[in-house]
Amino acid sequence: MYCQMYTMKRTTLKDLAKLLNLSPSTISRALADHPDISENTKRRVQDVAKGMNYIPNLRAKYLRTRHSNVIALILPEMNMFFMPSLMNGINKVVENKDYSLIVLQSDNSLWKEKQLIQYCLNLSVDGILLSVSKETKNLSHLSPLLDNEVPVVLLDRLIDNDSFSTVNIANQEAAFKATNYLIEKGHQRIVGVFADTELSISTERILGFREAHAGSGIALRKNQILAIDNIEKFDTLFMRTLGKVKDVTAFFIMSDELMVRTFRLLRQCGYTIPDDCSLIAISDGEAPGFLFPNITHLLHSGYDVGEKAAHILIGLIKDYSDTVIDAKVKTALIEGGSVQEI
Amino acid sequence: MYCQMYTMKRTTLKDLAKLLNLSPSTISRALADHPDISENTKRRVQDVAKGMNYIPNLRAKYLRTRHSNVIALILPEMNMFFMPSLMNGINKVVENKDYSLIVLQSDNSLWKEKQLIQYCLNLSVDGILLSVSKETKNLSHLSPLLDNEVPVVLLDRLIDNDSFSTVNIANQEAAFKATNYLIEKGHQRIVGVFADTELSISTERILGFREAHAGSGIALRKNQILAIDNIEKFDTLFMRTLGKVKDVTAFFIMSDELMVRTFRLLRQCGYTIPDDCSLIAISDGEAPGFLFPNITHLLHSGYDVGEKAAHILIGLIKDYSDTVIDAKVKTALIEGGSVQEI
DNA sequence: CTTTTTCCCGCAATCGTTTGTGCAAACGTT
DNA sequence: AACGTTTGCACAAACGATTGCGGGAAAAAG
Repeated sequence: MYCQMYTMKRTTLKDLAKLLNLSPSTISRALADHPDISENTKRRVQDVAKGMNYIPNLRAKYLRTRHSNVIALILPEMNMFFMPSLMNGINKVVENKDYSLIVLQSDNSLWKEKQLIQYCLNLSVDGILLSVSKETKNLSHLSPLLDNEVPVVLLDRLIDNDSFSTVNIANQEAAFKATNYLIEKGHQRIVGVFADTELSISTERILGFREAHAGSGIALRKNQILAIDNIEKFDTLFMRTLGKVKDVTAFFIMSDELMVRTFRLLRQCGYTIPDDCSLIAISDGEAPGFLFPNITHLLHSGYDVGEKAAHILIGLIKDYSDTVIDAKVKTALIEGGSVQEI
Repeated sequence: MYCQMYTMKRTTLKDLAKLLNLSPSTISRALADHPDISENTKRRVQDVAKGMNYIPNLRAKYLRTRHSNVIALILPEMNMFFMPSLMNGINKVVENKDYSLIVLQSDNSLWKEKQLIQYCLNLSVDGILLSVSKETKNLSHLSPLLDNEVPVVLLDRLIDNDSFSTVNIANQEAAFKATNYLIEKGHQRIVGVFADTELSISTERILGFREAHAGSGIALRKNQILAIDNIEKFDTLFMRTLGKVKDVTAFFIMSDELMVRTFRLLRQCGYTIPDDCSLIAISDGEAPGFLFPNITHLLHSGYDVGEKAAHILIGLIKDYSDTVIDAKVKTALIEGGSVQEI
């Protein structure tokens, strides 16, 4: 409990001060290029600092200046299709603003999400990027963050609210456009493949799917909406739907993860795409290129989401204000070869 | 430059001390359950702490105790196939040891890798997990870490050395086993698809590929080894090889990224797998399941690599010693339907 | 009742920085 | 020569915790 780890002593400001017969404050200012210090001593100090291999201790600095320059990213899970590009986007802005990013996983547990938020407070991170867990139904557990004025931006998996800024895509619109695209190509019987309806991204996309049908006056039968609450059950659930719905000519798929699985299963059943049935998806853009034919999709750039969210967050950090921003990143239709006109 | 951000004042130990008419030291000990403090005051202190919503400042604590409880992960890039599972593995051990992970990207630039290492020193991270950049040919830039006694574990993309611990798979052996598997199934003309030969993982796997051929007395023609130095050129390079090498019956593919591309291109060219040609890969295990037929592969668990590396690193941190450990994680052959006996 | 021990707690230094203020010397101005 | 102004640096107090040491009072021992 009270163990003391061995750590080497590095050279500090004080060491340099002693060596140069100057005060620590002078050293500090010299290194920071403060106008109060003569060019002459600045040079001397900088030379000695280099010679002694001086390493400024950022943590001490940040303690003094009362910020940490770290922002936390809390993720419900490590999805291979979305998270890498999301992190790329975040990292790009974070690094050139001299922040660093710590990555935390809630494993889709609300309890753990709370723990992590507490942990962030302890670490005094300057801001939090949060994609909520599947279990998270409201944002009451974020009130400590509000109290302590640590800025939060919700992204991707989020809950609508008016206290926190958010970044995501226009889910409903994307689903609407995708579905409409199929309808315009003459498809009348479309199966929509969705993730767990606990997720708002699922329900919103379902809404868009429905809306497109309603708008075109096409009736939607019960089994045309397939919600996969657990990815393990994908094959079973998908096959059951396939058995129940007749005359399916196309699939709308709400995510990459579901897309690759759908594609695989259809191929396994002997379907040829797009001859036997058409496919359209909402995708981060990588996976559609791995398949043949390339999957037509609405590009949902994780990179852009991350970039945007990080930007907003850092803005909130720099000048703390109560303005909440709700940003939507555009989706673009990328045509592949997976949709056939009929 | 000398701006001062606004940050709210949180309740500190001193505040509690004042409130309770006790000294800060007593508060500190009470909260830490120190035996010197009576049960009575401990309760009082803890109650007030809770009531005042006291948030201990870990950074101040770590400044005093001279460690940071953060470890850095430096990655050359954010590969969607490997990094998520790697990070999962790392996170699992890191979080239950109460460390946090900051993720840094070198973008395959040696210069940036150096910068990041310097940055890690400034942040005084307790340890570093490093997967080196493509440009990194030796480990001389790590000597500051040696000097400052910050433990490092190299993983996945690494350079053999005797100063730093390493974790990766038995690359050569994995390639050997995979190739041998094909040979045993009767394949005589196999094309090996590799990444940039700047990477040691590529050259090692090429070695295994060669070894298997040599061991079976099968001559290897020039174009049977395809090295893709830039993923953008995949299609071009692959097609060229396909044109030059005749009688190819199987492909050995060294990574997921190349696997999906190979699969796609073969399908595009009208090949049916495994009827027209067989495929075997080294893979993290996710992607093979997305394809039909499932790709037979040597499972290279990024999760295990991450877990192992994190374990070793934290071991090194806890009791700093000069022991270097070189761990290899096992690969296992997972049979899919992509290899046909001929 | 005195001495020793035990039990609790406070004092003050410390971690490595930053920064407001003070102050001497050098300079420039009538 | 007397008086402001700069210039260039030092002092010391923070930031929010931990921890070795010391000491007073109560309890135990003699």
